[in-house]
Amino acid sequence: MDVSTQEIGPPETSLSVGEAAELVGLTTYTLRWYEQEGLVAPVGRDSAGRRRYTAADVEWLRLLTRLRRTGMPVRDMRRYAELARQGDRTRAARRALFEAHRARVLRQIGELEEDLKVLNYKIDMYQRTEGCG
Amino acid sequence: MDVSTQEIGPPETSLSVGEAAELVGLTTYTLRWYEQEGLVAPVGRDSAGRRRYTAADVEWLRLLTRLRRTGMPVRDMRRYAELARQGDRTRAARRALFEAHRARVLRQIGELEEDLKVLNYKIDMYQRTEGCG
DNA sequence: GGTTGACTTCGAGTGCGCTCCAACTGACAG
DNA sequence: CTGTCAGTTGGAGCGCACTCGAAGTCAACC
Repeated sequence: MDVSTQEIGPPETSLSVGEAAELVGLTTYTLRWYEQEGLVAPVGRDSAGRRRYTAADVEWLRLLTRLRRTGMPVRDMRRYAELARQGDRTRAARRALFEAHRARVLRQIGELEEDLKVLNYKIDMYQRTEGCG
Repeated sequence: MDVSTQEIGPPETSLSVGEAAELVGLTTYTLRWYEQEGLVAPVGRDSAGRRRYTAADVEWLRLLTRLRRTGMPVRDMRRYAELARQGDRTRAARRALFEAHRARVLRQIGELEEDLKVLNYKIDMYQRTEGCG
């Protein structure tokens, strides 16, 4: 499975805010808010001033949703977006940011697995002592 | 490792709110708030009206911190606490609650592992294209 | 040409989970 | 007797991440 790209239709296709929201699993409110907060560079507009999301925009949003879901604060996502907008000279910084975040995600998974053990233990106990109440 | 019990000192020992907070990794504010919110049954008091946390109280708090950390909303923790206070006749409900929560935690771990892949891919990409900027 | 519906902006509101403040009390050390 | 310190209460405030309402614009369809 290639995690880097995903077809979203024919080339030169662009999506409305509603379509993009649907596709990435965020609301239109959130999409506009992300733009306002600088998590997303200003999105292109059509002649009527309506947002048009390109495949690249959608890819970026997908990445953002992953960062959010793994617990990255919006503040850090903004920082990352700013770095990305500054181009190649910030590559090292962006890589460091990802590595730090990966470490946090790994720790998170480890914690969840620990907590899962306790959950399993509890459920097992409810099972073992069934009918004793 | 026995996840069900942990020594916290000689028998009949009880802890102040500050000591309990330190031990379970919450603040004194949060401990009082948990009590107020019904996540913890009213804690025993000394002659001066100060809270005294027993080993059982601390165990309960440890469980709560695990539930919180795995993303259980406070509302659901309260529900669980209420069930627990109602005694054995709610065993089935509590078990169901844990099983539902375990399913969520498993899904969570799965998602995190997916997201980790993307993170790894990105970091790898920053590595592969090093010096190309 | 009127209606529908998705879009626009701006600013206010919401829900969650704490977090803190003010005012006070009581135990203990010097 | 006088701090100092950890505790008490009730209620206010905060940070985060959205979420929504109001008022208006525009394109498309009947």
